[in-house]
Amino acid sequence: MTSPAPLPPLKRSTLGDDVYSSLRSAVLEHTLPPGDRVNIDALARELDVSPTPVREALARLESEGLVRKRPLAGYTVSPLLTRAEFADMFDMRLLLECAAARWAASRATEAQRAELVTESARIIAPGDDRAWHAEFTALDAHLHDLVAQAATSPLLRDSINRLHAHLHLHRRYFPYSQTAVTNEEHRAIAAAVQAGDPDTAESAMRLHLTRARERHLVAFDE
Amino acid sequence: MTSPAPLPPLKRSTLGDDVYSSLRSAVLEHTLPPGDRVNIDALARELDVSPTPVREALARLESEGLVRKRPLAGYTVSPLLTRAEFADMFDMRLLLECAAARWAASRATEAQRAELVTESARIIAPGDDRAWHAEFTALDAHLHDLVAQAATSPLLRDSINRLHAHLHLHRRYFPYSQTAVTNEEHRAIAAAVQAGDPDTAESAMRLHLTRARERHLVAFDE
DNA sequence: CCAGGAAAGATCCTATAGGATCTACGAAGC
DNA sequence: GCTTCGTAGATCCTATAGGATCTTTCCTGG
Repeated sequence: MTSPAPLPPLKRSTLGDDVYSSLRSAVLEHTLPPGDRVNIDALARELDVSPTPVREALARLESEGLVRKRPLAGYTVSPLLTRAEFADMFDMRLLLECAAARWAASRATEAQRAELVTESARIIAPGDDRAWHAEFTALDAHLHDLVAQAATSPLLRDSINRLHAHLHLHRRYFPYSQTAVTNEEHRAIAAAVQAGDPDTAESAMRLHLTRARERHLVAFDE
Repeated sequence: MTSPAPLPPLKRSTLGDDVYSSLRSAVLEHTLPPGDRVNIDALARELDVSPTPVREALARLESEGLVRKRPLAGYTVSPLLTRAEFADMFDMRLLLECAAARWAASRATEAQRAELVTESARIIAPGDDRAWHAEFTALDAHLHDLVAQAATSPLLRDSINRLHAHLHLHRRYFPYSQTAVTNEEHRAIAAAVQAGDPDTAESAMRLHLTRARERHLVAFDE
């Protein structure tokens, strides 16, 4: 009698993987600023590895759209989204995340519903500094991932996560502060998923994303 | 007075990019069979390059899900989809491609609409051999990409193309032969896009995909 | 002062070599 | 006969070196 999966999946890793994680974080946190050129040798020295695994990590990041490659001229960090690209991203979010909310409401496990409710009830102690904003952003990303995960569709979750990488990139430049409203919208989504009501969950998500789009779009009017 | 983009974007490429294209084709055409181990050195010799660019290409393919990596133990070609994964993929196709059809109907240029109609009217001379089936599959992929492109959303098109890679992988193993019906469904979609009717375009796509799913799913009942 | 061109420097890309790890095969023990 | 262990071979991963390309700077000419 063998147990299904009692052992953690055993996470070994190669240098290339570690460099990948490090670089991905650096891009998302703007340690590597958008638009900047990426010097492979300099990065290798900085991380104390050879250029080979750095190059491998960059190849993966390019496939995710976080960096861009110009043959024989090196990599650059992807620039911030234009207004049109940002609008396109929110069209996609509306498409994917509304479906995720719907499916989560009908397919999530009890544990997933409970966690969603718990996490959406968390309140980040309000403040006005950078650290607080980073924490709030992280919570938001976590909540949306919980919904994507609860939808029980690996492909959907993966697609949503790709979008959120670019959203995160944008957010660090243009923070907004209406967090109270955002929290309320999150709780509405969680409640609908908890209740197992697909229609309500979807419309709650749609309302949330529509408003979020408006909150973000003002950043382009300057 | 500067012209918008009269010059082709100048396609230089590095060895890593060429290896990537070659390997991608090899995986999609099952020259590298699903599930098989990928010997980096052997591939390098086969392509007459060093292992370095091969490794870079594999890193990108892994990000697309076409190969899988086990640290310190090499890469394997992704296995064929299970029934559950296949069903998930079609759920995603319904979500993404129906939206693509809708947007294409309202946003496509005249040239795009015309090309869609023209291409959907093409008839692949019927036969029963492998070459004919490959040609039919290629046409189908091309048509769906035309719709995705006409939707004028780079993110949506990219997501759809990722799905189609896995669809293509599956198709080569389980061909089906009801091409006459498929052609008819394609023409219905094209007509709706041409007419600029989003609702009809979406429902035509939905009907097409729903039927296609049924045509494919029988492959799992053996 | 500005445009055009050439050379020097920096950077990228690929190949090769060596250490580390995994896999497969065969022998020893129960 | 089956399991366990150890070794040999194959394979992977990383570092380094050198050729090729791009970028920047400086100089010349107008």
